[in-house]
Amino acid sequence: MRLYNTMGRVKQEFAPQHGNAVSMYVCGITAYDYCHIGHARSAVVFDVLVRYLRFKGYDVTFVRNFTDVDDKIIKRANELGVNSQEIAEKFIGEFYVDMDALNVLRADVEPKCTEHISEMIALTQGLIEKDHAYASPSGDVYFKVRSFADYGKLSGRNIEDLVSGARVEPGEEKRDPLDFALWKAAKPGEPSWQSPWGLGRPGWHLECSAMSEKYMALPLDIHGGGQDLAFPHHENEIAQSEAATGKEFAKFWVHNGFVQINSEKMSKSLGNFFTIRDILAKFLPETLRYFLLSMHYRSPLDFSFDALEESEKGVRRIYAALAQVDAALAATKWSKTPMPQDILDELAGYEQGFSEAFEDDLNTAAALGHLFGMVRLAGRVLDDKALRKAEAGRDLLARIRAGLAKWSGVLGVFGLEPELFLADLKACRAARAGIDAARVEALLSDRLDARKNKDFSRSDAIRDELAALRVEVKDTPQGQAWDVL
RNA sequence: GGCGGCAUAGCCAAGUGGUAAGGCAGAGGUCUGCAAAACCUCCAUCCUCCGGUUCAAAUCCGGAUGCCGCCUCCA
Repeated sequence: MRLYNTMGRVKQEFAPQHGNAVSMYVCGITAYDYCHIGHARSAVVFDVLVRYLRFKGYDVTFVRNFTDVDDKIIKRANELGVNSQEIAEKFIGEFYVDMDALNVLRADVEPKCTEHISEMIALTQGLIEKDHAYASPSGDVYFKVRSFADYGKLSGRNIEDLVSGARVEPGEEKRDPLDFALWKAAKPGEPSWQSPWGLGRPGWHLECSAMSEKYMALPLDIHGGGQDLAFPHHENEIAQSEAATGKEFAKFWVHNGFVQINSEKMSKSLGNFFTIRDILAKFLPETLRYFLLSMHYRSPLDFSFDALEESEKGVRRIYAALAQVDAALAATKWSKTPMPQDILDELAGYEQGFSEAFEDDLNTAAALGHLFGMVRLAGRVLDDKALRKAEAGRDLLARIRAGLAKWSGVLGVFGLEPELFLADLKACRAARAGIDAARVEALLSDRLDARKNKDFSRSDAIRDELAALRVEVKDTPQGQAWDVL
């Protein structure tokens, strides 16, 4: 497959360095709060990438870390009057709740910063020995940015560009404003570990270098994360790892685009902030996952509840079609009507298009377009009285169904039992609309009586009444059904 | 100020040289007591603007305008 590599900013053919094995590291969360929709996007994007690589037959080792000691965690812990480890553990637990809901698979290794302190100390010592780092009088250790000639190669910046933006915070003892902390001397009340430089804790950038190298050989095949991590986090990881080992750090750098609100970055300070839970309180997890996959992973994605409703309609349409396909496939008698070649050709085109979209930089948006083509085709066969009852029609529907089953394992959506999903969706939408199901059932019962008596004006009046409640009645061969308008 | 990205129909969106996927909304039709769902048909001669390269550009180059991100914690 072709993957966009931030290093060099080009799409390149992806191939593992060693046979079938793929090593992939993605920067995980800092566990100090509930995950927001941006975390959801990153998690889903890399989840689909891992699933797709495995689908292609690669033996993927996927490592995703947890940052469980950090300024923000300590701050939160102090606010709540508990220790930082409790905060981290709580929000790691909440992370799993959200990720399980979104059908994001666990990584193979999920290392925590606090469990790899000795590795980080060793890495820091190595950097000091190679004169890429130095300890300050009070026990901080800083990386000498100017000692690493390639600094800036990922983000496309040169040292001089960075000088104006660099600053030294009060209390820091940098020899050069560009330098960044590998190790921070302990302040009173902070979690700390013994080190050659006294009590302290690791800097954020250091963890990923130490933990990725522990679990996988360098260079990594793929290193991923959100776009904002490219600088300085990933740039610093490169500097640390390459300066320490002399090896290239990663072959492919993959960065997902941001979630925005009204074309602006979502952030707490702007107050335009949605957690995964805010959304799952109103929408099903598959709706959110589908929404996240309906745009290319590198594009900025504008979130709104209106856009989510649109995605919900798309998901519903696919599942509704699957439910109809399943119902048709339950038949037992089949005729010999042949399938027109053009339908077969069209399906083959969608199948191929779907695969090609994934091959081209994980283009899930384009792939979903082909999926709708397949669903339309299924509808065409189902609508054709002869084809619907023909062996050829059955075979075609079964082929579409099997294809979807296969791909749902990669997308992580459309894998549920259609009728169950549709029932959940209906309940979800009814709850959102504040519909009183008991009252609806009573009205439907009255309407059924009216219809039995061919009192269509009464029947239609009840339908209007239901419509006012945002309920839409459908008369199906199986009787009345309703949905949220 | 430095670095980078984006600009496609009413809305969302795919598309990096060969003549505009898909979704939502909308219009007409089939079906229906009427509807709904489903299916069929229609819905951008054109891709922010101005130049240029080419037989050929939404796609490449130059410029303009607008929006956004990073440079500070951040998915």
